[in-house]
This record gives sequence, C-alpha cells and structure tokens, in this order.
Amino acid sequence: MKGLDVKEKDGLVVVEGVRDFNLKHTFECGQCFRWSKEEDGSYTGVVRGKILNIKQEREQLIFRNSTREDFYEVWYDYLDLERNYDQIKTILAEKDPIMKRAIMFGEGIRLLNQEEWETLVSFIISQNRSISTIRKNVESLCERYGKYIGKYEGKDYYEFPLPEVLAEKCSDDIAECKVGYRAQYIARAACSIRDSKELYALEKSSTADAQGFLLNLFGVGPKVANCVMLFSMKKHESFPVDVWVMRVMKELYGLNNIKEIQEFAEKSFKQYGGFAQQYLFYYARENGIGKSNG
DNA sequence: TACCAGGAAATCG
DNA sequence: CGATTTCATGGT
Repeated sequence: MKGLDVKEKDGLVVVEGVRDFNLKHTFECGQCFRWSKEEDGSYTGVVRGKILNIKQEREQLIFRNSTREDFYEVWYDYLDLERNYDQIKTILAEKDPIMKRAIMFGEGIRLLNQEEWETLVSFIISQNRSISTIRKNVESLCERYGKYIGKYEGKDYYEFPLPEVLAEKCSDDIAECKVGYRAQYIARAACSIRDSKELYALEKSSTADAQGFLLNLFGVGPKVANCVMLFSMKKHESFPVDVWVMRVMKELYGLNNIKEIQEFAEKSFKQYGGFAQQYLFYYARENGIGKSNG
C-alpha cells in the first residue's frame, strides 16, 4: 500500500496510513477461524507459528508481540496490504446497486492470504456447520495436535497441526475433535498432502489445475475448493457458493441455481469475483438476507 | 423436538 | 445421467 508509515517503538509496530481496511470486517467476515477478539477490541491469532495481537485505531494498525521484520515478512502479505482495494471496490460498485450496498457495508474487508493446509482443513470442516462450531473444531485440532508455541497474556497458543502429524493419526483420533464424518476426510487429506507437496505449488499453477488437484481430494467439492483457492492461493476469480451466497443471489438477483450464479459471477465480476463474493456473503450473513423475509 | 449450519458422497429413479 | 438422501455434531 502506498503511503504506509511503519515504525517500531517500545516493542510495538505501528503502521499508519492504512486505508480501505477494517479489522472487524476482515476477521469477522467468515474467511478465517482462528482470530479472537479481546476486551480492548484488538484481535489475537496465530499465523506461521507467530502469535500476533493487532488493534486498529482509524488509519493506524498497532501490532503487539511482533517486530518490523515480521511485519514485512509475514503480516504485510497476510493482511493483503499491498493491494489497491479502492480500485477494486470502485469497479465492482459500478456493476449494480446491490453490490454497491454490500461494499458499503463491508468496506474494510481484506482477503487474507492464509496458509494452504490450514485453509484446506478448515473448509473441509466447514461443510454443513456453523462458523462458531468450525472455530471450536479448529481450535480443538490445534490444542490436541498442534505444536505448542507459548503463552501470550496468560493464554496458551498452538500452531495448526502439520499434515505429517495428522497423517499419523487415524480418523478416530481426529474425530475426538468432534468433526464427525469429516474426520476421515481430514485423515486422508493429511496422508495425501504429506506424500505430495503439490498443494504448496498451486498458487503458481493455473486456476483450473489448482481446482483439479483440490477436487481430487476425498471430501473436497466445488465450494470448499473455491474457498481454498480464494483464501490461500490468490485465485481471485473464485466465487464460492454456499447457503448464504445462494440466499443473497436468489433474494437480490433473482438467480435460482448454482450454475446460473456461477455464470453470472464469471460474466459480471470476472477477475474480482472473490472480492464480490465476500462482500455479498458478509452483507447477507450479518443482515440475515433471505433467512425469512430479508 | 425439529431444524439449521460457509457441503459432499452415496444412493436413487 | 440429474435429483434426492445421508452423514456427525452443536446450537436454537
């Protein structure tokens, strides 16, 4: 992002000049499951083995438990700070008044650049589950099988368990995290990813190749594949269709089936489909669009 | 109690 | 083939 001013002082990293960014929108729009809100309005989470506490005050981001080096090596990309969202939002808002309203509601959403394996497992878990339950299942996996990192503000933190670790567990072990029938999906995916590192090369592959690889995993269908591609591989044309997107597309656009919706998204939103989808998803879920009466 | 949850596999006709 | 049913579990 142009005009970012990054300073390190008193063990804090302070970044000023942050625009088109809202922590609440970004962490609570349903794309991630391991950031938790603290009493002071900040959020604490774990990425790549690092515990971060982050707080926003207007155009300022305050990073605790971090360094200037970590900001540039991890958080700048993770938070997608380089991208010009003003341009994306302007282009999408011109499409139609519905999109414009959704963008105004979630104006500070950034698509996080998350880790592939964690995103894959998280969205395997996500099928037919509520977001609050997904968060609990993911945390349970981390506490049982993830590497212990350390304490922050009196609380223990763990890495997301590596595929090599989960591959050595049987699905009954994984099922102790209350993931139900998805345990076997996770166990088989862990073996597959342990034996081939192709997952980590998919960001540089074509969208079609990435989708092909993901769909070959047992328990991964079109929706989960799209989420993994969008949230961890920068495949920004991906347009995941879940129950909420189905509702909002039916209620506000009059589209009735997945095929119609996918074709509309490709034609209308093109390479920005993923951003459009996330604005619509957040808008629909936070406002209960389509649940009863709109 | 019945129904829903950021769906996908198994089964049916 | 497309359409319907089943699948674990927690929340309401």
